[in-house]
Amino acid sequence: MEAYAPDDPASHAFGGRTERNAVMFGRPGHLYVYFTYGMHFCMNVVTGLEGEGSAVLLRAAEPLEGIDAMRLRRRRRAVHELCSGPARLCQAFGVDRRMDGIDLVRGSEMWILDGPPVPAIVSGPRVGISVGLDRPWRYRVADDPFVSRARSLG
DNA sequence: GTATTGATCTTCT
DNA sequence: GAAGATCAATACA
Repeated sequence: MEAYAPDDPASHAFGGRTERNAVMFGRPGHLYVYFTYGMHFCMNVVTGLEGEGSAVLLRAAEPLEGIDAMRLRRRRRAVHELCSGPARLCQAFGVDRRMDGIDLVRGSEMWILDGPPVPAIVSGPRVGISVGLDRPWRYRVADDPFVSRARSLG
């Protein structure tokens, strides 16, 4: 996952509220889905208070259930290729713009559950952006095979 | 094995 | 009109 703050030039919330990122300025615990590169969806969880504009980008996950369904949607067999990327994650979960702005706390289509604590977290530079590179706000589980690897660095 | 580029559309300037 | 929080296939060594 990666963190994005309102004063972060790489954030969609940077530069003010727009129709697209309105969800980021809404209440926390909601899902912000956006479409990019003409073919990919990415999903964020709003973390900031109402009007703040903070969110975290979900880049990867470890599939625990519904793996067969994910395989059908993704047309990939390897489990670690189902959710190891922001757009892959959305594809595997079947997330698209219909899910934009849903409530992840009380939602019916998708929601967040408590999970076991992860053993270790490492941070590093974020991926796929050209500004705000000085903020190492990419966090991931150490040595986790379910995260996407950057092209040149891990 | 790594490096490069094509695909494809929404949003903001 | 241009750029983008990307992925996967191709090209080359």
